[in-house]
Amino acid sequence: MSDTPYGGDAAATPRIRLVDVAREAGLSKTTVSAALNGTGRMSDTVRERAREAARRLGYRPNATARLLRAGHARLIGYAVGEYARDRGSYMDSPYFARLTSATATAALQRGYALVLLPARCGPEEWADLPLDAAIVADPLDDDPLVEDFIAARVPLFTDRSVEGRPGTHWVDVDADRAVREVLDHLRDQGARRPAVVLPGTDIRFHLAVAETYRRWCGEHGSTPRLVRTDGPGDGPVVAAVEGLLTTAGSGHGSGPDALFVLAEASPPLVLDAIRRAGFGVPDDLLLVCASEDGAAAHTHPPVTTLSLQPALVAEKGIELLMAALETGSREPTGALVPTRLEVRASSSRGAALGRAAPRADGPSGRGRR
Amino acid sequence: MSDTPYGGDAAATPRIRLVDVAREAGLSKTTVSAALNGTGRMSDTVRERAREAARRLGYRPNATARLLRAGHARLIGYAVGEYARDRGSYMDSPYFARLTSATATAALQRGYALVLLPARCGPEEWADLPLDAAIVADPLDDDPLVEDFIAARVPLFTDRSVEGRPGTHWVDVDADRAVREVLDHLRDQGARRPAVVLPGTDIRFHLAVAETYRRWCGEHGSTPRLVRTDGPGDGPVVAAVEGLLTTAGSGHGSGPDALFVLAEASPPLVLDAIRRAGFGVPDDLLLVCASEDGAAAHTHPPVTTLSLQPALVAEKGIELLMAALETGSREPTGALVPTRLEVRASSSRGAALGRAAPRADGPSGRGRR
DNA sequence: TATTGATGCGGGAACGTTCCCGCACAAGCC
DNA sequence: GGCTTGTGCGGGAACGTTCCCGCATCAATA
Repeated sequence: MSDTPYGGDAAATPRIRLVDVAREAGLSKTTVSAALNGTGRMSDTVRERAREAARRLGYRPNATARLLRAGHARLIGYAVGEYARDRGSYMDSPYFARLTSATATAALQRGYALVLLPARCGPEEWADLPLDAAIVADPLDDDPLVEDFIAARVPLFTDRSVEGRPGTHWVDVDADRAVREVLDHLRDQGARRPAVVLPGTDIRFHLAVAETYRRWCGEHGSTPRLVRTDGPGDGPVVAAVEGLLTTAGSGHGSGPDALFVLAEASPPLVLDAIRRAGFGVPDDLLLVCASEDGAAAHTHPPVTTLSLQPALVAEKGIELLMAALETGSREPTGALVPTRLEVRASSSRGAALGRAAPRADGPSGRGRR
Repeated sequence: MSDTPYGGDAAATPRIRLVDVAREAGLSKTTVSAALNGTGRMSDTVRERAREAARRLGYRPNATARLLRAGHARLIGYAVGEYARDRGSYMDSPYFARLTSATATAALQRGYALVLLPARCGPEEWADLPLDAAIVADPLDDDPLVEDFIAARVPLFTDRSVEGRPGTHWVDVDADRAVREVLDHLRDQGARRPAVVLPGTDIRFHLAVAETYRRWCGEHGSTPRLVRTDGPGDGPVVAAVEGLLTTAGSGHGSGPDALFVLAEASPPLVLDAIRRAGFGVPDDLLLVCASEDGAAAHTHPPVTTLSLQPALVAEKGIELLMAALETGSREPTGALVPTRLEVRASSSRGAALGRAAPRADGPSGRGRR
C-alpha cells in the first residue's frame, strides 16, 4: 500500500526532480531543462554546471511528466485474438512467437514499444495505459477486442483483412496465391492427388484456403481430400495425418500422393507419422508443411515449408500504422503480403534436390565467441 | 510532423477532456471526476448527469495525466540478455517464448503490463518509458542492460542469480539438483556411461551443469563425456550428437549408453540423429532432452524431457518483484525453483513404459548413408 | 550617446488529471 | 435563534516536465 512512486527507499530518498537539480546548480529549472536537452541558448559554463549538478544528484527525468507534455507515449498495445479460446499461450506457436518478436522489432526501430496485453481483455485492462495505437494479431470475426479499440478510437492494426472502418489498418497473407503456388508445385513434381490438412477453425484464412483448394481441384480434375484437425497442437495434426493415410481406399493407387499440411505442427513429427503409415517421402508421398519451425531444414529429407512470413506481415503492418499515426489520418489502409515457399527434398522428385544427405548447413556458422 | 496526440482527425476533433464533459454537464471538473470514478459525495442525479455527459461526448480519460498523478505506470520493461549476441530472435526458443508469455501473464494478473524492449538497448531506449521496474531474462555476466538499470535505480528482476545488489531480485533453476536428478534417473534405468550435450556458452547455468556432471561422474566412477555445441539452433545440436555417436571408440561397448541433451533442440530431430547413427532408443541409448517443446510427447518413443519450468520461474519472479514494489524496499531477494523431469519411454528400460509399440524401425532401417 | 540586435537566463503557464480543502446550505439540538 | 454537524458541490493546487515569452545585459552600429 506504500505510495512511493518508482520505488525508492520508502520516503528516505524521494526521487530527484528538475527543481532539485536547479537549486543545486543555482539555476532555474528552465535553464537546467534546456541544458540537459541540449536546447536553448546559454553559455557553455552554465550548461556544464547544470549537467554536473544533474550527474552529482543522479537525476533521472520523470518519463510520465514528459509524456504528458509530449501528448503521446509511443506505446502500442499488442494482443492476440485467435488463441483466446484455448487456455494455451499463443507463444507456443512458432508463427505467433515470430510475429510477436518481429512486430516488436519493427516498432522499436521506429521508436515505439509494444505493451503485451492478455488475449482476452476488456477496455478496463488497457484504459489506464497510455497507448497510441493497438495491434490485434489474428482477431476472431467480430472480435470484442477489435470492437473495443475501434469504439475508443484507438488506431488499430490487424493481420487479417477487416472492413475499412476509420482508424483501422490491416495486412493479410495472400491465401489464394499461396495455396495455388503449393498445389502447382506439387503437380509439377508429379503429384495428381494432393490432400490438405487444415485446422478445424472458422478463421477466415483457413476458410479461404479450403475454398481455393476446392476450386483448384475442380480446375485440375482432382477430387478434394480435405482433413480438418481437431484442435491446436501437434497431437491432432499427427492424428489427422495418420487417419488420412491409413483410411480404407488410401492404398498407393488411389490415396493421396502429396500432402499439404497447413495446420501448424512440428515438421519432423509429421514426417514420422507419414513414415509410420508406410509411406516414403518423397518417393510415395510429397510433403509440404506450412510452418515457421526451423527444424524442417534438418530432417531427412528436409521438409519443404510454406512460410507465412510473419516478419513481413509485421514489417508491413507497422509501416502502415506508423504512416497513419504520423499523418493523424483515420483513413483505413491495407495490404496483401506474399508467402514464401521453401522447396526442399520432401517435395522434390528431381535427383538434384533429392540428394539430401548431410546438407551441412548447421555447423558452418562462425566460430563461437 | 503533425503533433496531434492520440491520432484523432488532425485538429478536426481534439480529444475530449474532463473540462469539456464538465461544461456539457454544467458541473465542475472536480465533480465530474468524482462521479466517473465513483468517489466523492454527490446526489445520484448529479452523478448520473455527469456520466451521461461523458457517454454522450465519448470521453476517455487521458492515461498519461492519470499516471502523472498516480506516480507509477504499472509498466515493467522486459528484455532478454543472452541472445543479444546472435541476430536471431529469442522467440525462436520455446523456453524463452514460454518464459516471456508466462511473465506477461503473471504480471498482468497483478495489474502490471510488460513492455517489450530490444535485446541490446541502452538507457536512451527506455529512458522515456514510465517503467516501474525491469526484467532482464538470462543476462550475461556484467550485462550492460543490468548495469544500466541498477545505475538508474530501477528495481530489477533477473532469472539468473546475481550478487545481492540493492533493488535486484532473482530466481534461478536449481542446476545441481536438476542434473543429479537426470543422471540418477539414467543410472536407475541401467545407464553407466551417460554423455551430456551442452551449449558452448559461458552462461553460468551451463557452467554449473558441466561442473555438477563432472562431480557426479567422479562420484560414480564414470568418465565424463561432454560435448559442447557450436552456436544456437537445431543444426549444431544435431551435429554434436552425430559427432558424439559416430566418433571412434564409441562402439556399443565403450561409447555412451545414455544421452542428456541440455542444449535446446527439437526432440524429434535429436531422436532422428541418434537413429541415423545406428542406435536404438531406448534399447541402445537412453535419451533425455532439456526442452519445452511439446513435440517430445508425440515421437515414437516419446522423449523424456527436463523442463526448466519457465512458467514457475516467471511466477516466482513476478511475486518477488511485486513484493519489493509494494513495500518499496530495495532489499535484494532471490529464490531457487525446481525443474521437472517428465519421464517418457526414451529413457525407460522397464517394459511398462518401454512398450512404445510401433517402434517403426521400418522407415529408419533403410540403407541411407 | 541613443538605437538596434543578439545573447543569456528565468518566470510562469500549460499538459489533464486527482484530491485536499473550503464554502454554502439544510437539518438537528439545546 | 444561535450553535454544531452533515451534505453537496466547486476552487485551486499539485504531479514534473517543456516551452513561450519577457527582461536584462552588452556589443555593434548609427
